[in-house]
Amino acid sequence: MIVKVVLLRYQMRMTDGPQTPARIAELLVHVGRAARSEDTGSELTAAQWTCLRFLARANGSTRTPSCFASFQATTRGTASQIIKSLERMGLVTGTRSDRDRRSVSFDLTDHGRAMLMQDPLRDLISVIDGLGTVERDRFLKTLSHLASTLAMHRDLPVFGTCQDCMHFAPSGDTAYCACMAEELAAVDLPKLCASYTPTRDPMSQGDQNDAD
Amino acid sequence: MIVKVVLLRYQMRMTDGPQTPARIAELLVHVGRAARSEDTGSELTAAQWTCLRFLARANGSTRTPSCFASFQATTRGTASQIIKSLERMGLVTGTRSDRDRRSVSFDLTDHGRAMLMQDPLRDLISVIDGLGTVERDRFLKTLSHLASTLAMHRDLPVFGTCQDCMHFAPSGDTAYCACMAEELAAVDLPKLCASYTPTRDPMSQGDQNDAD
DNA sequence: CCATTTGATTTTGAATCGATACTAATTCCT
DNA sequence: AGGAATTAGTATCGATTCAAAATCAAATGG
Repeated sequence: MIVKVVLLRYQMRMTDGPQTPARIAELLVHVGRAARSEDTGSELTAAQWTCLRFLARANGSTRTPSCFASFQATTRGTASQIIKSLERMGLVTGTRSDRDRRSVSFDLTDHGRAMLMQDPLRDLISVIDGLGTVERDRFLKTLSHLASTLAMHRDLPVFGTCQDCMHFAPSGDTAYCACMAEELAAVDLPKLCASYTPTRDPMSQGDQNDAD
Repeated sequence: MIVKVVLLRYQMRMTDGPQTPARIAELLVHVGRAARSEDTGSELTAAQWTCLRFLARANGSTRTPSCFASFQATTRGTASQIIKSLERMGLVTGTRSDRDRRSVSFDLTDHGRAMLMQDPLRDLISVIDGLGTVERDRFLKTLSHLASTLAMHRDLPVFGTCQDCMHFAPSGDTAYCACMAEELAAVDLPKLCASYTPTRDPMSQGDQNDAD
């Protein structure tokens, strides 16, 4: 029996007391949890979806089991299993790196890209897409602040994009990554990189100013 | 090996293209996931923490296995197991309802309340607490909009507080719930209720106006 | 050249969660 | 009132998933 009701409002009018932050936090994890689950027969598990998304968004040297493990804050063994399950389904294929013969980089197949079109996160994405640009930017700013501060507290690794990285040096058409010591393809610029290093201190005023 | 880096910024400067909503959604689930995990020896599992929080926040007739099941979008059997595990640890105690001898309402023990003080969500809560009130209110507004819209798409049940419910009728010192047909204790007003029904249409301008 | 570190994988075990079935209490219907 | 149908809760079983530990291969460093 599913009670179909509509508006969720975790109390916002009367009490502005100290439990409001707790409500916000609970609501955040609730939404995060709800967004990943799927009512109509799930094709993949939550971990598999997350892995598929990660492999789609990370650059060449980051699409590895190890990097996914640290991204998910799990063990390499578990990461390896998840990736292998995706490989068995024909959603990703691995190729060994020439630079380091141990490491394997996984790419999405056409089948994998097609599967990503049915990502259960699609619902949440479309709702976010419906927000106004101002509201969306504000939301992203606050959310990324929460993410970075929380990651700092927990000593969690952080993945950012090459174009925001300290090692990033644009050079004409392509760009150079001082960390990997190699040229970056244009397609990799907006992708996640494990060796990402922020350009500024997170707690500085940088987060507060650049949208005004 | 944990890479301790600090600022997470899922690309916000250059590309304002259509993949930004996707990044926001991913970041949201990422934060939700990170907030629940615990680095230093976890005492409870994520599901148990969620259950403990739920039982702490829900009103008398809502602190039941069935209600928690629909809150978590899981089966009653699983909900029953989770609650029972908490009961074994002495964190909650159940009492049968007089009104309906089948239903059991679970309350937190002192031990349970003490445990809640170590909720891994505490880190996220403290970060949210550090936000300015304006930013926090805006964030909550957007987040609850996302939650309600998503719940509507997915036909998920929604839990709201008595004081925001359509059945709510304040009467002097106490209040009356037209749905349960009984008086509400003051302590229950800000609590979650399974029979919550919104007073207004979610898509109306109500969400946009009352904070200006 | 050998020790150490790192990347990936396999195996094993524990634990969680869901499906199913069952009991007890309530409600509805004739 | 009596009986069917529904609902709350629980128990059992099985599949699945994830983490811990061990292993192998490649790279790094002294």
